[in-house]
Amino acid sequence: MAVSPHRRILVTAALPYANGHIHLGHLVEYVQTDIFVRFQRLRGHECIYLCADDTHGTAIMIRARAEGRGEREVIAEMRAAHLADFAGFHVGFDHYGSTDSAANRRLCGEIWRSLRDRGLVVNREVQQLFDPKAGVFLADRFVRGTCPRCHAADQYGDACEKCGATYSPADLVDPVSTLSGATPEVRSADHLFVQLEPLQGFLREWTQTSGSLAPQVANYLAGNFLGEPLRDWDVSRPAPYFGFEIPDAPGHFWYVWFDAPVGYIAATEEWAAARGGTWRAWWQRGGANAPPAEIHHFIGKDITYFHTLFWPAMLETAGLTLPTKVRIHGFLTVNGEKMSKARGTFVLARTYLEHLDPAALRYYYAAKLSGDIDDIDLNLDDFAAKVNSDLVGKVVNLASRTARWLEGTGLAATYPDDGGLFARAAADGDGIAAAYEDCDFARATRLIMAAADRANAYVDAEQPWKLAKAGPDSAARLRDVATVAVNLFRQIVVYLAPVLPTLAAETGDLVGGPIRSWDESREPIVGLPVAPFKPLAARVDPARIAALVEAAKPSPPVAAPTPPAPPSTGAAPMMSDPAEPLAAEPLAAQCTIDDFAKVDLRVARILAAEEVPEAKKLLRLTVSLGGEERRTVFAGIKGFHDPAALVGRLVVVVANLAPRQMKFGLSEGMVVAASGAGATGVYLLSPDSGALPGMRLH
RNA sequence: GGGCCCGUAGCUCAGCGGUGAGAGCAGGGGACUCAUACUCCCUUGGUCGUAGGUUCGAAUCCUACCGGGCCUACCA
Repeated sequence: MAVSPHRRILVTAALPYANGHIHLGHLVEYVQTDIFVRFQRLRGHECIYLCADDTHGTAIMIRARAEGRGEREVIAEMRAAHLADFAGFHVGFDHYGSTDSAANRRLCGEIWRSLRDRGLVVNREVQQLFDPKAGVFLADRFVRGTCPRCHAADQYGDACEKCGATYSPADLVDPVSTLSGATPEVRSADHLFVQLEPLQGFLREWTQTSGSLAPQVANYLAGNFLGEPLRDWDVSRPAPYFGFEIPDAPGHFWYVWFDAPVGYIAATEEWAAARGGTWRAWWQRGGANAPPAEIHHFIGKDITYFHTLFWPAMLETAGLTLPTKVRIHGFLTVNGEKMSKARGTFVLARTYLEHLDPAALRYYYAAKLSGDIDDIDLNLDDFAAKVNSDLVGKVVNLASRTARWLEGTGLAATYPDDGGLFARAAADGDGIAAAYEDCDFARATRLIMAAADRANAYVDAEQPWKLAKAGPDSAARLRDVATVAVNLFRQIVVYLAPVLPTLAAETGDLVGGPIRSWDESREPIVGLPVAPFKPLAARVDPARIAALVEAAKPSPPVAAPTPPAPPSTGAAPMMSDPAEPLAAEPLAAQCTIDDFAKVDLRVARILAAEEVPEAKKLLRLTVSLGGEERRTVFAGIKGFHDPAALVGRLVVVVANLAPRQMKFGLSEGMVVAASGAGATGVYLLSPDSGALPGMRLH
């Protein structure tokens, strides 16, 4: 059967946020999308794969401020890191843009104008907490305080985790901005909203009948949003905000979720412009585009809402092409649980690449992805077993055990009788292709492995090693058997090429040249030379996985620094305790447990320590509170501690102390140390062995 | 609080109304020795989360509950 008619397919993966590094969870989507794209190209279709960094919003602004540099410096650095990570996993975008681009600003303006023209934009006052010190409006999660109902301390601005009460951040007792430590105040701000209710009819029609969404997603939307009037969508944020100022509304910026999806189009424009084309060839509805472009968005289930309601509403209003498919995947768990930094299962792409082969993870993900919304599990034992058994034991082994008999002679001139094995697998090609098309890569790999099983059974039955020993009389027969085996192997690699591009390339080097078309699975190759066999896939060594997990842990327990030796090494340190320890600094007034609870003491790990040359007493420390939480803290311990010796050790910090501008920079906390009692030293506190960064002192 | 998804052999999963519940891996037994201790043959193993219900018939549909994951909680 011939490949279906030529298609033009534009594929996007969700834009990763420029506030964090790529991890194994992200990679599910980028690998899934990459496989789909490579499959389409192998089938002879025109398929472009676009993505970009999502750069705007409060989080980036806050981060840049904390690091004392500009937002564009922050996002440039993260972009480089993202690109390196994707390249490492053979994720091959045709273009990787940025939402912070001229193209995106212009396109946001175009879509915005169409929303204005349709009369969908309205202004409305919004009451919001404002941080007077940081000078920004605060989302609820940036406010913490004491629950007004049960008085649990340190609760988020919208609900209490202890008693379940929900409230407005303004109701909190002692509200505190997590950005600056300042007390927020309620302020009123003008926001711009897009009315969605006028598009309710369109959205119902599109979500329920277009075929773009899986039935369960359509049902979810119908049951949760489309039954009642759609609320207006708040699409602006008041200055200061890192993003694009709205042209006809000075002082207002597009909310990050407005300009992010437009980034898909902006990436198209940049890609097309570099080739003398235009984005309209892909996004313009109708027109002279032939055939019309398909738009496939791959996203995680967490952002379903934006891609199935807001985004189609924007496209519809602007008269642009609606998504052909919104393909939604679940989340990644590791060993059956949510990824955990403490367990070493929150693994960054870069960390993985330092330990293991990206092809192994691509294969494992492919074997797990079924195209539906379920979460997938990366079971590390299963990962090693599956990759080693399938890829190495079954597939590569086919070539490994037979190719060398063809090194001198090359493939037989005509394809021998193989009992119908090649034809059988060729016939399976349609089913395998259908599975790829549905993003049911798990089914595809199952079908492919079945072919590999049949091929190995063939080799076993023919016993070519006996033919090799039987002498010249059996040479022709040996060559035939090896020709069959190598053909079956290459056929399997054609099917796996979307998943394993490097294996495909190396197989091409071994025999037959580069694999360029799915149709190469339909006809055996004959009469061609066979290169000396080289290993095509590495086994996954469980020890490497263990090393990876260990490297991913924020603080390997075995490497936890031991507490520094006490100043007195006497056999009976008790005897040297000062007689009047409290004389120099009498006890402070009594306080309540609630008073104590206001001070958030955390275990932190010192990541970097350096002298501040101009300062008499200060060291500049960078500490980690676990995960991505980093703080710069100036500590008055210079002269008592060698900076180099501090790196890696655990200390206690006051984590919610209001940041303080010091002569040498902003200090975002305080490292707790003991001093006084008539002695001169300053002594850092260390938790017992096993404590982890981020633990709170209670 | 609301909602979504999942719960099938030790592990990872398929099957999603109809002949006696399947695959791969792991385990057990044999064979082979070409191959990255690899492959081939045979084989052990399941109250299909629990309890009800619908049906001639349910792992498959419905309800409740239990367990796991996730999204939300008036910026949805």
